[in-house]
Amino acid sequence: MQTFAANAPMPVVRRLPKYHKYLKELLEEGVTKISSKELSLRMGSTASQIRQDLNYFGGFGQQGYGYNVSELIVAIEDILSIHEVYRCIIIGAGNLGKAIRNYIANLDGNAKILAMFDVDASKTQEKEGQLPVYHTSRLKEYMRGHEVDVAILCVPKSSGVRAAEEVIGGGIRAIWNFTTADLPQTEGIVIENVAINESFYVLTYLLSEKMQNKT
Amino acid sequence: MQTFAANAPMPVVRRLPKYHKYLKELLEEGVTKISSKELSLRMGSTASQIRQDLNYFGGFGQQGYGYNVSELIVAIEDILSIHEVYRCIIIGAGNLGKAIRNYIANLDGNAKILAMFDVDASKTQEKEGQLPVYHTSRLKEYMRGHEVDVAILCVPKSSGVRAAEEVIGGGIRAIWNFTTADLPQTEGIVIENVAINESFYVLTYLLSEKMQNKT
DNA sequence: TAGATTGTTAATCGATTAACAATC
DNA sequence: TAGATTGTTAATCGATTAACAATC
Repeated sequence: MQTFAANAPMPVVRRLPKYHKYLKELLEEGVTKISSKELSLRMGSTASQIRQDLNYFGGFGQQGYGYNVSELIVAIEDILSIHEVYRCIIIGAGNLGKAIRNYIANLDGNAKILAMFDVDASKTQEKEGQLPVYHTSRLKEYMRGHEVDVAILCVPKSSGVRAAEEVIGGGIRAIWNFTTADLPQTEGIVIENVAINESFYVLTYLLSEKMQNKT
Repeated sequence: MQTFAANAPMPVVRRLPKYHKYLKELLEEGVTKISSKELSLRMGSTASQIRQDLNYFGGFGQQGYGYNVSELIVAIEDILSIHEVYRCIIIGAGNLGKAIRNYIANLDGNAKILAMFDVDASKTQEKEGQLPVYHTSRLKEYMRGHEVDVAILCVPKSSGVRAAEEVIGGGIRAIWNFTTADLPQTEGIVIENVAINESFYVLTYLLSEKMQNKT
């Protein structure tokens, strides 16, 4: 049964949300069991990889039968700790910060936004939706008074590292980094980067490569 | 000299934007030359990997000297085709669409947003910034009249696949997919996914793993 | 029981790192 | 020239795929 694999390879971990999504779709379609073979056909992966991946975390299937869809969903949700609620603050109340706030609010997710912070004093006047926007100078004080799990960085590149240092100083456990800044790895702090601009460069690379091949 | 490597491995391609960023920083600091060793120390990678990666595209360095920073920047920009301007349309003018529009507008990037589209007729009244917002029913017509390179998908998951089919039908060359929908691979169409929600699940996984290890 | 499909080990493949000859 | 550092080949490492015995 489920033994927590402390060190599953990252490529495996990054595939788990995708398994979760496909299984949820299957559940909606009323499918109650699925074999690694069938799932691999849907997902465009290999049956072997699915079995291998899942077995880093435990034996969730049954020989001769396959995987029970709803049980496997619960198992993956446990592994990813999707059920827990994470208290988040957003640093940077500009376009990106607002966007992420709205985007997260519309997800059925487990990220709860407590407050936003910005260096622009004028922004602190507005209430962004229901959320208070505080001046960044009040960040330390806020973090002393509230338990915060995740800081969502949405500041310009130039203030990225400083913002990270501030929330780390305040005792944050994880940083979800939407800035283009490269944050220094810090012992005990989880950093997850969403490099949107890099993603676009990869797209343009692939586009130009495709052109090249046509010639 | 630069020979275009039609099939550099994707892990290598995905590292190129990071090289580009670090080199730009070096340039700003007035550094004119750098060795793979020095660069690897800055980036937290290995000198060997840097040399190996760059050599998929050509020999940009000089033995006994290292790499000329500005020349290497130009070379990488050529590879990623950063100089070309890509004409984009955004499908979905909700929170996410607006966010991406604002975010891209603030980048010094090579993505030019031509228009936005939405199924919500009320949205087509507003002018989002300087951009026109059209009803999605006019997408086909629009694409016949304008050359569009990239469609940026910002619609809800449920309409993701349909939106993709529409822009592909309209002759799009690439899709930058911000939806949670899994778009089917289509011959000749470049698809680049930004799976924000998956990124958060990885973060929560790492967070819970960290907790576990403390026990 | 027989058939199916897992869990798991072994083989292969690809990516990273190390080493070194080429050369500026 | 001597020292430094690349370009490139060889060795290692890790991830994916294949195979099959275990078992439902």
